[in-house]
Amino acid sequence: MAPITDEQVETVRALVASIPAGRVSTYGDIAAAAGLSSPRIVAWIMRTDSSDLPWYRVITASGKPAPHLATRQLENLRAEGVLAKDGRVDLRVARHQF
DNA sequence: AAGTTGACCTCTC
DNA sequence: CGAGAGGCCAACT
Repeated sequence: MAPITDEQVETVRALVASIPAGRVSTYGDIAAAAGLSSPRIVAWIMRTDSSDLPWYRVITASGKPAPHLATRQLENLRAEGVLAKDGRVDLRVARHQF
């Protein structure tokens, strides 16, 4: 196995931190941008290594975050100006491109 | 030490 | 367009 280096995790954090307000990103994109082999690692990072970073700006490819957090995330995103339709964020406009 | 879990993504039926 | 299965990596029990 290839243990994830701090650099990878740090890159993920940097990417999330560099996401401007009113914009979101998907796990897959972050994982790819961080150079991770699998998007699951990004999800794992949020679960285990929760930081002060705005994880709520990170959503799934479906345009919706986790079920339990979805309500909170969408509310926060809506407050930042993200246009969410029926609980779904418009990735075509809100998706932050690196 | 092995098996299960976790906030996933993509392909196929 | 909706549902199901597979694959991926690491941490936790």
